[in-house]
Amino acid sequence: MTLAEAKAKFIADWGRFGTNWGINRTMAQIHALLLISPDPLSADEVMEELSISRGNANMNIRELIDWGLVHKVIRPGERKEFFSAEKDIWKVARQIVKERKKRELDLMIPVLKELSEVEGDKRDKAVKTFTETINNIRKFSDQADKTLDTMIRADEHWFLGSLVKLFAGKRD
Amino acid sequence: MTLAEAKAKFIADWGRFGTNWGINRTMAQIHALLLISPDPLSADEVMEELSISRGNANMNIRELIDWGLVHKVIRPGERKEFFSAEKDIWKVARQIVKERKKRELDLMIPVLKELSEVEGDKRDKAVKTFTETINNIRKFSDQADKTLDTMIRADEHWFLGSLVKLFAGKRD
DNA sequence: TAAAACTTTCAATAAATTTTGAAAGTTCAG
DNA sequence: CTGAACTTTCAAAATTTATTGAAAGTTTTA
Repeated sequence: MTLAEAKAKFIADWGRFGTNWGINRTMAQIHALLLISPDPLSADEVMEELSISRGNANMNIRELIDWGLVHKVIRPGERKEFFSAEKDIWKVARQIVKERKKRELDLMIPVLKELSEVEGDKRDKAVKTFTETINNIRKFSDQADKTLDTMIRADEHWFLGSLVKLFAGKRD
Repeated sequence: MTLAEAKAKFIADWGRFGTNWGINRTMAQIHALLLISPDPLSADEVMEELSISRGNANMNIRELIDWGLVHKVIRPGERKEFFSAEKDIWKVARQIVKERKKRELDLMIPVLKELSEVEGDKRDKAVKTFTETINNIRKFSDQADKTLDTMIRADEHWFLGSLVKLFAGKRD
């Protein structure tokens, strides 16, 4: 496989993969392109490489910046903005966990608290099942909240080292 | 908040939440409904409660069964099929991790291997960046593969116990 | 200040996904 | 068997989401 073929395949596959993760295809493709690009690219280069419009490129690059996966690079003496992706995959993963937690779990936790305070007779089977289910989900979410916070703070070495050893040890 | 209000809110919120996870709104709503339902429900009851068509109910219930989150309940002497959701949230989470791993990571790993074998001169900066990025993603994926396998096998007690203690200890 | 170089916005359009519902398929009691 | 009770399928329609591109906005240079 030549580099050109491999690049095209990686961009296509990363794009398809991204759609499973609440990230749209184009956003994931731009991310893929920047990940394998040795130098920062301009919006025009991204448009050209992926055959997408200016507006589309602009919006999705902005969203990648919001997610903390891409940053602007200003070159002295150039008007144009360039963009570059974080190449350290552990940092990328941690950043994604962090953002998704913020956008999903952190919003869900207060809702679950509210739902757990439903009024009604506990002897009513429907009430009982409802509150039990919500409380189980709450316990799970609170645990996930703590675990993810710690994971977000963890450095790569620790994550690769201790956690894996722990899992490996427990497997037997 | 009355039970009826709380049920409606939970179903709506769980549905919205699900769309972030590659699960469609209706599938997540049916799951929510069955989670809080004390008894198994028939397809007609699901249709009625969520105001959806027979075809829609049938397809999404089938998909929930594929995901291992819902199972059929046959009642002696009744033609109709009933459906019931796994209520243990830890089992639900493990099942989701297992299925997503199968549908995503397990498909990606061989693709990455293929991409890492790109031909070209390693002194070429474009080739170098490409192979380095792919190899970093491979390392990450291989690690995730092992970690997730162990997590899938882990029982709730262990997960709640040791892992959390470990994370808590490392936080300082 | 003017205008060139560039970025952002957003209404219209296109594409992708989901839903419907009627027809076809299946199962089972009589 | 036969038909009633139920489930499944799938093409067409509705809905949701993504994309375009031209106009508006911004910044810089001269």
